Amino acid sequence: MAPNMVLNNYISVDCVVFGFNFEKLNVLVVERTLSDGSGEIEFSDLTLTGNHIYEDETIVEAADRILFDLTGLADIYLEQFKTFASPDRLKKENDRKWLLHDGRDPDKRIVSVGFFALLATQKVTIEWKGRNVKWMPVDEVGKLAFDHNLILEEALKALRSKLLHEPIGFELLPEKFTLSQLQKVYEIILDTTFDKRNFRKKVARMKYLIPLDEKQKGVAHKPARMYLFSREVYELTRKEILNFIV
Amino acid sequence: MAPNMVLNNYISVDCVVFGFNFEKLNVLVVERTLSDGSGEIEFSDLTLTGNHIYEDETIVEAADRILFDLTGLADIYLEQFKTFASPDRLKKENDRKWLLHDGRDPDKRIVSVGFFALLATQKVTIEWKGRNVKWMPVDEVGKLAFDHNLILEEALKALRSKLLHEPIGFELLPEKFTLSQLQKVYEIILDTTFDKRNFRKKVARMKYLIPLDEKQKGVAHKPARMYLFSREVYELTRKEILNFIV
DNA sequence: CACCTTAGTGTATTTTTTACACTTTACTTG
DNA sequence: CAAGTAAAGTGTAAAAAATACACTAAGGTG
Repeated sequence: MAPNMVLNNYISVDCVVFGFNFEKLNVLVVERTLSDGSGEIEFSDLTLTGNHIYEDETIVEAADRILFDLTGLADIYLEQFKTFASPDRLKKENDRKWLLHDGRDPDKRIVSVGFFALLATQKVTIEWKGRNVKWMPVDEVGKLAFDHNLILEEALKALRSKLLHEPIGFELLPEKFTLSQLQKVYEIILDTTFDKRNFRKKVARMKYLIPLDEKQKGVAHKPARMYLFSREVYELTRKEILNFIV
Repeated sequence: MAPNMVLNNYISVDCVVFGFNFEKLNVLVVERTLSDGSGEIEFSDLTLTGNHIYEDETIVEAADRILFDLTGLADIYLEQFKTFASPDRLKKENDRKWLLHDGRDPDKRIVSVGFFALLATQKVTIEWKGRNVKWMPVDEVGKLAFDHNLILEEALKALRSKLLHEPIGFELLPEKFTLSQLQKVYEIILDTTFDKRNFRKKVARMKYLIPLDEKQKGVAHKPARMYLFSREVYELTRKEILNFIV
């Protein structure tokens, strides 16, 4: 056995939970606070949400469990995007103080399998199970603990790439949504704008976006038509689009 | 600490090395043989090529090292595509007999970070370092050890998806290549055919495919013009193509 | 030098992309 | 209840890209 082989590793799953609120792309963060016993808060920081994989679980099961613990939701779009492990993942700056409290040995490596989840922010009841969880716009997230800024950055790259190549925008919206809402998803995440008429022409060709006989309610202007994504139609009509064949 | 938290894990990197020989897509496999001491071979099977991550390495460094050990090559296209870990990854069928010889505890989980590499088969001098390594056409690979058939399947999916959306086909060819060779890469991997004239019209638009004043040699027919991929031009002119904006 | 094999090329049609501005609808406010 | 306001919804012309399709050119081989 090689002398410098790594035998003891913590395997964890980190979930980058993206939520759209019709305005901005948000991410779920957990605030950790550490008291010194007198009731004073000694440290406080923000992390993405992760946990270890249990012995009898697959990676996907762990990711589903973590997402459920965090949001109370199942059947959420969830995708493995990248795995992270640097020898110094746990040795940075002021992270050590946490590790002692977590009972984790800071000299061991944590390998983290990154997932991203997509949902409409409104689906999550914050304070689920009393966890100190909150939505933050991704462009306002400051320093996160560990290497979680890196993980968030990579999750964003993966999300953008996926959004460009597969129809997943509606995963960030309620089940029924308007075309303007959908357009906004693309505009915000890809940091661009689209012409409304051209966007709608494109939608018209995507047969899996089904217009409903139902209108938006409670808005102070002409109410928009609601749409639905049909997975059945999508699976039937999907064909790979070869853009970059060279 | 949760009682069923997994603390001891082996983290390994598995490389699916794809090679194109102008005919078929191949994959590098390693033959393992186990003798009973009398010189007779007791077991023999095929695996993809993996190894553990050392303490002072990042994941990418480990992947580069594994690829170099296997092929003697550096600077090869290499991409992390998926991470695998099932509780029963090591407990299948007749795999246990191997584990005892490897000094690995079969009750521990191996988490495997999957990479795929792309190169022209001719670049690899087989029998590098005397390892029992060989190219096999991917459509002729039979049963592999562990869950390596699954890993190969997923690598193929990732390769196809990447090929559809980014210009990487030439990574499977020598530095200088002809357009017919490039077309063949796409046809074989995507299991389709393209019209030659339309394919070339598309190439003409991809400014990063540079025609050379150099012709194919040693062929019994009209020699083709050689082309080169220019990363510089690609980076300058690249723009995301929004296919699936909905 | 005839033949074999692959390289290389053009055009017409359809589809998709792009650029661009006004009318409609429902609610709100005075 | 009329006017205002805010976003919804719609068409067209021009350019670019995709598709379908068949012959000539070049070099090596026997």
